[in-house]
Amino acid sequence: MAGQANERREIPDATVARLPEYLSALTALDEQGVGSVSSEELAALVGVSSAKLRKDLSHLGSYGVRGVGYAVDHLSYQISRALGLTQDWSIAIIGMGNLGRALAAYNGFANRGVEVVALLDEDPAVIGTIVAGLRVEPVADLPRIAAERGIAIALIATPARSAAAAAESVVAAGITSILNFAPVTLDVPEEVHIRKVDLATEVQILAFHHQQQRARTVLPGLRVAAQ
Amino acid sequence: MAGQANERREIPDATVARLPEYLSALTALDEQGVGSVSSEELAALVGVSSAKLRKDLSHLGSYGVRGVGYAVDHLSYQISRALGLTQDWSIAIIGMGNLGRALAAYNGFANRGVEVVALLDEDPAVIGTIVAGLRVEPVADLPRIAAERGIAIALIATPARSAAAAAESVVAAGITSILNFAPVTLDVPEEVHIRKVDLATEVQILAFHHQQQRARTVLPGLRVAAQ
DNA sequence: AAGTGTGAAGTCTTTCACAGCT
DNA sequence: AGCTGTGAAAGACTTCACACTT
Repeated sequence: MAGQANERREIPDATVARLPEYLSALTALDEQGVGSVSSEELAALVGVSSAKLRKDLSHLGSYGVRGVGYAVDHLSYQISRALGLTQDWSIAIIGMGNLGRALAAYNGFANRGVEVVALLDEDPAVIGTIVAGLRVEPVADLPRIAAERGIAIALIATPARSAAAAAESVVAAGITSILNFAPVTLDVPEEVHIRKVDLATEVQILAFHHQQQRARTVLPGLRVAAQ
Repeated sequence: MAGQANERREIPDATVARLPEYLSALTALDEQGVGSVSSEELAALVGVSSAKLRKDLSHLGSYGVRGVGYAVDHLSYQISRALGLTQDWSIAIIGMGNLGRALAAYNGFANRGVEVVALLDEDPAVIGTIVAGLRVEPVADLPRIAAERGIAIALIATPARSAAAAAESVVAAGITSILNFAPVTLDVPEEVHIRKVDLATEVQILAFHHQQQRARTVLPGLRVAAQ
């Protein structure tokens, strides 16, 4: 009579980072009317090994059926619940340049537990314009807006030079989760959670692997001269 | 008399993923006229521990001076070289929607070893228009364009439904590195290197941590009722 | 005196391989 | 008969702490 299952285990970070991928694949399966999947099938859709998938899911509880697989709808629900997506999260986007506007218009968010409820900029020429159906508001109003609309997460999409100030406003407004698109490291209090997405970084990582592969296939076992 | 240093060690993936951050911080220091940094200082700028930084750099070789630190310009050069950025990389962006246009206009690439040399779309209404100074070309021409301009990396910024087809074109054009912004898993031959950037995934990871933190501070030691 | 470079220890993550359930 | 859930082994990454160099 223990009520809910192994809920109290800590979920490893590496697992948390993959749960959204599983959820997205499950949603697609559900839309195709698929009712049940094996770990093997789901893992293939996401591009991980089935052992890893099963280990990941085991941290949420025991929601599969041995000999059969997982019920798509039930597993979706359990992952959503683990991620905290049974409620919607309100987010704000700061910086209405090209990237900010693209993020505002991005509709990969809808149906994924996330709603954009505020767009902010500090440029008077941009404030008051309508982007993706929302009126752009001044960054200075963030404390009031964050409180009124229950904003949990801020996306910083400003140019690099304004990002630190934007982060300061966000923190001052009491928001403790930031997704940073500006190519700078933000210095925030340690209770604030930051994730960073940097295009140049991603491309450089690809460039590294590209170069390695080239070195391996074009010059197998050859020493390259010093530069 | 061993010629170049510990060049032949494999660089761990985790290290490679951080090298661009170090490089970016070093570039900023260089612009400020700083000539030398300690591991402690550089690590603080990037937000990692100094031990991790030193271990990372040790995989490239021994480019510091004991008791002193690292010469900013020399270390920048060595990291650039390790990443393969002593040459510029040409990239193509596929999909000229909001996100694709934002990426095309993004100038965090310039000065970071990366140049956008082609913009592609399949919509006749978009082909031929000018975006960020480049003419949008048909995806069908990718094989020719890739060969002519030496494209090494493709960014896929199409809607989810067109991403698989875009990936197929990219692979058919002989490009072996992809940065995927569409919220789907791409199925490609194993010699093709893929990295994925998914906004909804990033936000969901933040939401998870947000929720955890809330649970810890608001209800310490309390059991939450089953839903 | 200061700060790098690195073995060794500790932690986290993945993979293996199979017992156990349906 | 088939597929999950999981201990145990292997591997990757991080942190420690100090010998070594300037």
